[in-house]
Amino acid sequence: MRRDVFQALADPTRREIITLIARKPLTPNAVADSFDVSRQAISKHIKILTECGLLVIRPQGRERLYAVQPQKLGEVSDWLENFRTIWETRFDKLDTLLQNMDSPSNSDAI
Amino acid sequence: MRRDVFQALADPTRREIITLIARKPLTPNAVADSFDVSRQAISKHIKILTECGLLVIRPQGRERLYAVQPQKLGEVSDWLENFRTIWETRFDKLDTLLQNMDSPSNSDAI
DNA sequence: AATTTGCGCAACCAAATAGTTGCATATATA
DNA sequence: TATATATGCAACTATTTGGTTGCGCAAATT
Repeated sequence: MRRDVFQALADPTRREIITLIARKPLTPNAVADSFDVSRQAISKHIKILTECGLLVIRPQGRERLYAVQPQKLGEVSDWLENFRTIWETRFDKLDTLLQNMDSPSNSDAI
Repeated sequence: MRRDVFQALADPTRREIITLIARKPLTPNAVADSFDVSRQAISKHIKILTECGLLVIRPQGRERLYAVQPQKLGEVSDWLENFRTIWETRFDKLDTLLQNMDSPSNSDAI
């Protein structure tokens, strides 16, 4: 069972859950109220998000409050960071490359 | 068939392909050389990456050169940006929240 | 012209995913 | 104590995914 942040964020419902909980910690029932699927379906999503560390749980009486662990999103951010240079400072070069790619001398110029 | 950037990045092989191609545009065969799976499996991944705009293609004779479209990663970056404030400036508050979550007055303080 | 090479497409398969319903358990409340 | 509520777990299902093999076609090479 793959359980990493990227895979967890692949599902749009889970991304919405994160957005929702980021505003304020919520119980599974409270989260489920915002969606059309069953409470159990939401619970499954919450479980996945918790397993990969994007949510943390704090039992409170019979309720369970879930909160986002925003630092965990840093893993994605870090990965993206590797490409930031390319897309911010070299994408003009890439354009050039794409336009001239038929001249082999440019093919490995990036 | 869901075809968005988040879903495309969910697969670790696809993330590796992006890293690889980011260095320098490559043909499917060249990419496949770096992996243990079949050329067709890689071609499928490349297709998915292309369909969601993370790769662009430039036919060159009988070869097909694929290059990353790094701007497309901006979509992920933009989404993350919504949480950056939380995880950079408020994660100390979150810690406090998590530690004191049993006192209801703090539950919605984030 | 015949052959080789690069690559996409189709069909198929096992495993994972996202959903469902039903049940068990723990905490609150009457 | 009995009941209601919150939530997790298990079993089941349809769909999607990631992989395979085989085929066909277009471009290069002989």
